[in-house]
Amino acid sequence: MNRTDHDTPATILLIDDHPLLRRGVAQLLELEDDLELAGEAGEPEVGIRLASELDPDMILLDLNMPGMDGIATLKALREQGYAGRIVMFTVSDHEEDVVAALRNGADGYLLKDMDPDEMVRQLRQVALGRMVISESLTALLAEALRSQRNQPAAPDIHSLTQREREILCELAAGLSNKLIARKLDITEGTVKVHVKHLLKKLNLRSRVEAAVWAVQAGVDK
Amino acid sequence: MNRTDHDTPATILLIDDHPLLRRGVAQLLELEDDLELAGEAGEPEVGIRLASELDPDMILLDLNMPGMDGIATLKALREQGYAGRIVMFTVSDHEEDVVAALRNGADGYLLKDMDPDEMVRQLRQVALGRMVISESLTALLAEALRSQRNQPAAPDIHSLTQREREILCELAAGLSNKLIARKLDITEGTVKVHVKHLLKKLNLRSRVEAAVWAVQAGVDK
DNA sequence: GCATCACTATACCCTAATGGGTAGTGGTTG
DNA sequence: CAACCACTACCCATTAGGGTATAGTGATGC
Repeated sequence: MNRTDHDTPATILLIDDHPLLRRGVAQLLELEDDLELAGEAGEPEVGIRLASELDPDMILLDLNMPGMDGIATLKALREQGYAGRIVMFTVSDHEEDVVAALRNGADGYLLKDMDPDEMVRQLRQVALGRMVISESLTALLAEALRSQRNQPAAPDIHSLTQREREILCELAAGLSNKLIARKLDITEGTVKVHVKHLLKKLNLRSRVEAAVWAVQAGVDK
Repeated sequence: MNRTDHDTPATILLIDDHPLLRRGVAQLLELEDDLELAGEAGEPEVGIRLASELDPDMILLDLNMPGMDGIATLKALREQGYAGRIVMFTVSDHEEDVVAALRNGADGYLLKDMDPDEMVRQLRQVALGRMVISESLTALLAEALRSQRNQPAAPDIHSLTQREREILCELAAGLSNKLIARKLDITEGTVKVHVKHLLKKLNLRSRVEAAVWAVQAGVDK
């Protein structure tokens, strides 16, 4: 499986919903002998399929995509048995995103605003099996590790089920249990159960805290 | 000033902090005879300088940039006397961003995830003096215009007394009446009264709505 | 095939928190 | 003095949150 030797270039699969950015990356990689763009995908689902078909050495994965988000895609890829390098490639420098990516088996986290030459350099490092993280994120990461000690249960969207996320969204819109129930066409009691569960999972003590957290974390998607 | 005739291509200045995306756009425009990339800038300040130096027919302007943000750059360009077309080019489909851009004199609002061919088509429309907006945003825009009419009583912090604002801040932090009372050293009953009053003044129906509104309006300062 | 687990949904019970109403006190200010 | 604000008190109906229990479904594992 070691394709990072001298004569064969490292194959790369790019999963990103921005066609223009894909062009930019494609053009960048064309100039490099040792890096080869093996495939592109504009949707996570297509990317996951291509990953098993092409079995690339590494995958560049956008974090912010419509529908299935980057973390979910990352999980799906690993669950599918993909063992190559996965590098998150995104604009988000939010601590939660970085931490969530690394926790879920990402081998790198590069920001889209980085210099192309620097990016090529970083991708070579990845091909060699090293972990890469955009320089501007290292401080943030250190912070995350520090706070990890003091806060063993950091709220994380990804610990919630789909239904719980739905409830959280409505809750963050200011709706009461009764209104949420009516909107989702379930009983109020059921809504209460979901609220109870998500509060426990997020380690919060009231719907107000949950709403505030959701709004600040941008869980309105 | 009319450079949109048949023989001379429309000149474009691209202001975006993502080098890779700039490459993608550059490559895309190279293929078109009637569109010419006159210059690129990775920072808003450089872009503003280039705008006056090159006086391009249109400017593609990223909304999310470090330091000076896109709206501020847009304002600066107009204040500087730039009279060409300015098209916001961004990933953000937030209503406020779109509205703010258009209010401040943008001639278009395109999303970065659009199809390259579609993008070229749109840019040609801009060169012809038309206003372009990504299709997926039209519904959102209609919504914005509608809500503008139907909300004669927009919640306003300034109708609140100092004390009520204090209470609102604590409420927006997720605190219960009891905790707010303890923190401000007053009885829970008093807190209830203040909450009651501020809900009435803001025309909201629950503390959750108030908390969400406060967070979104940035009343934590 | 069967056991198990996670998720969703429902029901019932109970306590605490919330929102609204009325009413009163003391202080400040126009 | 009247108007407003901050504060307190009491009552009442609704809402919210937690506990326990039951049940159907779909996915996973042996």
